[in-house]
Amino acid sequence: MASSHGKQNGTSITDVAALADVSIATVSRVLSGRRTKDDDIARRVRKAAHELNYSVNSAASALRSDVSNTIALSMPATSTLMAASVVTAVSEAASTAHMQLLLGIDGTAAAQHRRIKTFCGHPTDGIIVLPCPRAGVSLTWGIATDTPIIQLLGSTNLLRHDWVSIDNGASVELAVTHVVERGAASVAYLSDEVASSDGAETLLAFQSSLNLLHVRTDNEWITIADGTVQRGFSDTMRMFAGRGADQIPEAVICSSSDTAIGVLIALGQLSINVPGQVQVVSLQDNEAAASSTPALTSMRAPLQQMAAESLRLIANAQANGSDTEMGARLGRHVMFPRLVIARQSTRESNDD
Amino acid sequence: MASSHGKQNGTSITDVAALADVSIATVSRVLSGRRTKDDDIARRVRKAAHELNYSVNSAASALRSDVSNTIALSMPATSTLMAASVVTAVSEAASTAHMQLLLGIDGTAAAQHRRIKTFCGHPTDGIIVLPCPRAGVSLTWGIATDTPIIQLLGSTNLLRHDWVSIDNGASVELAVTHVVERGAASVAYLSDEVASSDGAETLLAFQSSLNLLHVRTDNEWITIADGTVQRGFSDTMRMFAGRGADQIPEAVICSSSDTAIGVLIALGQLSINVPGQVQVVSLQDNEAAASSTPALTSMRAPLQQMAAESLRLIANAQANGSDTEMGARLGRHVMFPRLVIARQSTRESNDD
DNA sequence: TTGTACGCGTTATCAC
DNA sequence: GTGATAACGCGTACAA
Repeated sequence: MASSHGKQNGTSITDVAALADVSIATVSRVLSGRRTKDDDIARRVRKAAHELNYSVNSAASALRSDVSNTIALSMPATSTLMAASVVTAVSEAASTAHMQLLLGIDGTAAAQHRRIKTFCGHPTDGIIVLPCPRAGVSLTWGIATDTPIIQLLGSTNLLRHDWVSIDNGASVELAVTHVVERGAASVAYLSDEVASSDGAETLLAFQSSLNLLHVRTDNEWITIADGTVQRGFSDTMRMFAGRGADQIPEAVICSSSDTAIGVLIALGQLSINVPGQVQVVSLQDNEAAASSTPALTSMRAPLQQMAAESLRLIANAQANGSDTEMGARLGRHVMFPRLVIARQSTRESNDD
Repeated sequence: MASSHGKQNGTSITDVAALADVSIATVSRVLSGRRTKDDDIARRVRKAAHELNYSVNSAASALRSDVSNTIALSMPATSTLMAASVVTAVSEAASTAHMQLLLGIDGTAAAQHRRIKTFCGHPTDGIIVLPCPRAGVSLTWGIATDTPIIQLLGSTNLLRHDWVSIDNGASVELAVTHVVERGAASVAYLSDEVASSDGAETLLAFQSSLNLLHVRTDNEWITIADGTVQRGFSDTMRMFAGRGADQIPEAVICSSSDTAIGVLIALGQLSINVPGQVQVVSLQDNEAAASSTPALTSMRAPLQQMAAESLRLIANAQANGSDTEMGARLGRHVMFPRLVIARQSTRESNDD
């Protein structure tokens, strides 16, 4: 019978206590680190635990202590690399904090809503939510729980929850500054989808950065289309073929790294040197960007930091108790600019 | 005190029982679906549970019943899209089976070994392991547990565990058959990294498929290099520029979709029609493949099926009890060929 | 410092 | 079919 449905490793704290010849309380204290002394008793306990291949039953632990050392992550089913990086970053942050990670991926806002509700039924210290593209503020409505909920990324504010996101404006300003510091006096921008508020925000910030830094651009140098390699290739051919040095931009910023790779190939065909004559920057980083020729200078969201910040906010919410007043408190909003990963498609800095 | 560390939603089964005026046993039976009748009692219970926003405490449930409805997934920190798709597929399969998913991402075999050990301490119905690239068979040694462990993908067999993986040979044979059925009499193959056993297996299967189908190839048409766009571009230029129709292959198979996109761009430059004069297939599918011009015919691992199969094997292992004899049993090996996603870079089938 | 005993919320068992 | 009660494994207040 024991073997028919026995999960776990049959051994329990009682077995360890018996083998080490101490009480279960002592075992509990030693293994949870609440007994700091490293004397004979502690060693005996650890030895017994090791010999029996014992590990605490987290279900019992969570039930008893109301602390599960588990966080949950709810996110949409995007096939982009960004999503994969988020999972990795959150997983690493959880590991660092000695926490387990519960993951739920859902395609629709309704499914995500149900998911979050389910997470609340589990012994979870906090929930990180990456809202579906079209999810509105109602995503977490009607969910009454003491479990802290943190919004990570997403373009619409869930309100009432703390929110960790990317500063798109500051990011593109950093990109422009990067190429200007390296000698560019004119810049082109190949954007994909301005439909989303993120895209529009980025385009706006691009233009205001140019004003601020007194950099030249041209209506023909700002194009909006899909983010493919071929689009970068054809836009570049149109923009650069058969033009003099004063008729072409000295830098190209692309919102997609595929587009930027198309730009590189086209410039190669036109025998225009990168980064000597034209610098290229991608606002998105991935494996292809790192392995292109020349390797693409790209921007990357500091996801490790953002994941760690999310966990910090969760821990904070736990410590402060549920709410100060009546839950009317609005969430904090922490924004991180993207980092510049300098590679070979932009010049050496003058400051070096 | 209750509010200072209270996880969960304060309400428990007792509250529901009181409000519905039944015993806690009945509540448990109704909500777990073990009481099929849908009479007044059942409705009262469900209504009370809904009003109190009650959801079962899974920690208590797991503790008592030894069934946690939770599976764990351990995988390496690859930044490839494939990894992201695996996570999505396993997550979906888990949702379908009404299971929670515990995720652990680790960069080294040692870390992954520790991770699996940790998972065993949790109330988990099964563990799916996607071994690190360089992990050997020792990955799960010294881990004594009743929890079923299933290997998913990976190139070295963990032995003793059931293994769900991709049939590389059958996959490339399907790719060759696909273009041959559509009229190609000669095929080129642009491979990346033959270092891995997967790559070598694929190359071998490519060559034997050609023999089998009496298709022509050429030493110069089989190249091995990185998987970048530019490599596809330059290889194609070298292979096609200035040659007659009988000196070029009628189909190109690429192991990377980036390489295939480079091939498309180069053929476009050379005014060679795709798929009219040359068909192109990528053994790897992603967003870029779908949005290129023409859209790339690609192959995709049937990850949904593979994830579902993994869950089935876990359920099976549970039902059969731990082991038949002494754990000396070797795991089953289930292989799935990749699916062909027919798009515009190959012709219409003659059979249609 | 160590051990005893209780209780966390749920499901399984048994009597009705 | 329903209800009372024991038990799951652990953490901790309290007694020693």
